[in-house]
Amino acid sequence: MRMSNLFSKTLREAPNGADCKGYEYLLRAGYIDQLSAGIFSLLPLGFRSIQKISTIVREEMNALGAQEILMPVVNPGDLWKETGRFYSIDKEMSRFKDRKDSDMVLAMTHEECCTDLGRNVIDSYKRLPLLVYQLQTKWRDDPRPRAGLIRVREFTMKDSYSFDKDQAGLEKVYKAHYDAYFRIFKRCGLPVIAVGADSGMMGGKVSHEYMYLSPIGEDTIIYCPECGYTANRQVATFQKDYFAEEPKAKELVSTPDAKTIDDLCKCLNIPATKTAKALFMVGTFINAENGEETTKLIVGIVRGDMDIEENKLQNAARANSMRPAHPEEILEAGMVPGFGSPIGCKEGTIVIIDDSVAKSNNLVAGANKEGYHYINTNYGVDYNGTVADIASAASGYKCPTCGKPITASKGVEVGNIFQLGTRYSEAMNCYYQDENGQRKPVIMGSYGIGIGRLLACLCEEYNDESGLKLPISVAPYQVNFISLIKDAEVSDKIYKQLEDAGIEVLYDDRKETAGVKFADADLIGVPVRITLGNRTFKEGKCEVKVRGSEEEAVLVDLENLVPEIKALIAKLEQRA
RNA sequence: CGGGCAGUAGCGCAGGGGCUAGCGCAUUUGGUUCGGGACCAAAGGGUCGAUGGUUCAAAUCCAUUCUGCCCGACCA
Repeated sequence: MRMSNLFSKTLREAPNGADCKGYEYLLRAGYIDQLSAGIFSLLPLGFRSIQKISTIVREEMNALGAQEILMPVVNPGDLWKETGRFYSIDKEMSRFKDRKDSDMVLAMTHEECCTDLGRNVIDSYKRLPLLVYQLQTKWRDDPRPRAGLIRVREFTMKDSYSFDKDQAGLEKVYKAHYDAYFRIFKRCGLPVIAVGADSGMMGGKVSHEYMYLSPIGEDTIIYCPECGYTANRQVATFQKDYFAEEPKAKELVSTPDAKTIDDLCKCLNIPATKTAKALFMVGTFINAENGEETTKLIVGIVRGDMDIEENKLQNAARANSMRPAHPEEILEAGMVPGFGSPIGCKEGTIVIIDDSVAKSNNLVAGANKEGYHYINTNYGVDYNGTVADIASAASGYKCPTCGKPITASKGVEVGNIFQLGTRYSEAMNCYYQDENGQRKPVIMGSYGIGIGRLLACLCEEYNDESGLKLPISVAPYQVNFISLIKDAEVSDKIYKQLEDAGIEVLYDDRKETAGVKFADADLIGVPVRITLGNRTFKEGKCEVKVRGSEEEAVLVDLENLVPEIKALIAKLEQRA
């Protein structure tokens, strides 16, 4: 590709709003262009990188025996009504009516569509297992896109769907994906860890997320350096200490102005472990049959030395969504913010008690009376509710498997795998007949990788003060050939030789000064840079340098250029 | 959906009731340079986000609205 003809240009300054390095360079180097919030065009350079990543993904998926298909972005609403997700998913899914006034949706994932395909094809156990995948556009109307390609509304996802006759089959294909994903990220050059995760709106039980650890990430990952336990904080567990003792009768005490646990501990001169704190949320519950919404107040209780993990609370309460409660709503349910507890709360309130509270005794809790708390409150005696783990894991807590201290760090989710089980096949009547003629729901799994997000993470991982330095496996070109000599015929000829040898060359044939060409080369970050300058050209040589490498440029005889470059490319490819 | 900031040339910004709306970079032309974002000279490029209002006069003041960004809520 001649740079004089490249459909993009480099920017000297970062466009306003480029908040992280990778994003800034993607814009400045001309890989991508923003059209609207969370909506981007891929320019030739960005598109080439995306194609490289896509090829790697396809190769690994094909190696699993997965068959590539393509499902539509526009789905009939009726399909999504079958699983209830037409109602249970909020504004994140965009809907419209077609000319016949039928509900239509923009698919934000393809379980429904793929299950429909499955039920058309699968009749007998003899047809199973099956595995299909696609690389397709997804639209998710995220309320807050940010950080360039990290969190967008329109994006390309590799999603695969497995159909099995039994759990053993699902586990096999799940494990195959688990390993294949590591190979994909490895080949792209992205360091990731797999963590146990919440299955969220997907349903199902087992799921893992692939996390790129980075401060720009929005997820918090808990891990144990000792035994390797990892989990998203949304589901991470830890060992809790309990303080069981002989229950005593509760007693009202005056605690003026003690609205926080800190205040309360100072006021009564007790440790936080002797207190129970409440979090008030309003949950929305959607009837999957007809889409009817009801709201209920949810009270989460955790011991004062911990925090509540809202995701765990929402799951325990079986709410579709949740928001903080307004003070009036809390008062309405018979509780007092700042001095709140489920003691004497109104019927119909959902009370979720963390096991740290249920298994400890004589805790101080709010009296639901301004300025007062009870001492010696006990679960089962003074109040009731559902006991669950709703505490948030934090740095320094004890690992659930080995007991050593865990740590927390930020990460970006670049892939996830779900064991869906029969959530979709049952709802959508995707059944098969087994060897005994029994009708059984197909066991499914779904597996996703965000392709654009993967590129964004790579750009975050591979950059320096002058620009990008992507691994050769995903860089848009292998070689950036910079000509500084007057004689265009000579450099054109070298360019042709390289191209003819099957090397992917970005040829800087522009009438620009050396400085501009070098700066742009650094910014775009093509791995191998060949410079043909007057000084070395007189000696029949050119200069070869690897982007981002500490090593000095080496001089290569022009006659040997093609084999030398091929060898260098092979070496760089090997390194990955 | 709450809180904050911003929309003026391709990009980054200045101007803040009054005359022809500026600057840097980018672009075009001519010349000089020619291995790390060159120099000189000339030139082109604007519905000042949109709508409505106040005024003799609006990029500037007021109202409404749209869009983008940041923080939160939310989210694979």
